[in-house]
Amino acid sequence: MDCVQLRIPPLPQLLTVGHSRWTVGMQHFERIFQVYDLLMVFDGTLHMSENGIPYSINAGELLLLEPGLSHVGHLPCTETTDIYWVHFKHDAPCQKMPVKQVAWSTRIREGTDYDLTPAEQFLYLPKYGSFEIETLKKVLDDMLRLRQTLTMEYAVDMQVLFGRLLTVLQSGLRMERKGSRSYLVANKVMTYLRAHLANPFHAGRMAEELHFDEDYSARCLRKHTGMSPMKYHHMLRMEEAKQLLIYSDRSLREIADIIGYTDYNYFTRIFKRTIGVTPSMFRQASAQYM
DNA sequence: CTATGCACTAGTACAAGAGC
DNA sequence: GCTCTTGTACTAGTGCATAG
Repeated sequence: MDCVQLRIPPLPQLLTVGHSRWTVGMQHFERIFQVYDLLMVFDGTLHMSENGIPYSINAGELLLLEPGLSHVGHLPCTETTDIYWVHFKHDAPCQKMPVKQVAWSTRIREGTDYDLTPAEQFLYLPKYGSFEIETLKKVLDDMLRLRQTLTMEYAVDMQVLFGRLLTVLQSGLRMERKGSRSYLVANKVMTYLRAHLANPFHAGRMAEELHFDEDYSARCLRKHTGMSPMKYHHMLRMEEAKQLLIYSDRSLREIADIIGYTDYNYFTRIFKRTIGVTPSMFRQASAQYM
């Protein structure tokens, strides 16, 4: 896997973050962009070319488009495609290199009272490849939420979140270096569970569709998330439920139904066990901060 | 890495009741 | 009457040990 090396400080500057669902037939227009455009796909497949090199970005994969190059969607989407993007600016020139050449253990010289400029440091971001869905999604959603009500008071918070995003992406590169097969299997399980959020969880069916033994895939997921597939499935549903409780006025019964619980009594029980408070208490508490 | 067997835990459905 | 919580019993899924 290749990565992009950026000289820091200063850190890249965030321009904007966004999220959209592309429908079948949509295709990116041609352009030469003067800033970095990080595309992350959570569902479906996005087809993008950079200077004539075609990339098919599947669910759980990202592509970092570099400034000054020609970008175009060389094929239309063939299924509904869930995309997040982040535009950022970085004035220092970048260098592309294989991840295995990154000297992760190189010590950075400590600063002294006599230094007027910081020691040479670098940030590494993946060019194209898979990412850790859960962690990245959480940071991106936090950024989007904050963007909706961004004031000077929270400007620094947004920069901190962007820094967190860069950290997660770089951590992913170190994971990639390990070439962990179990990580790839776990990622497939996470993608599957997210895509089947509203459906009842059935380990056998999942194993059949992913072509892995159900016990093996569960082990891989547990290794990287600490959760069994069913727990992970509940966790995803609870995250969705939290959003609906905060940002909608739907009843618990409706919310339970939307996220796939036929028995809303059961939903409230799971919610309390996972989050620590009942759904109604959570909604009341959230309302105080809105 | 993958498969199997078994004990146990967690998921699920139904019912009842509390609070507004 | 509606919304939400809690009790209970049955079932399916999970964790763990073991082996190929």
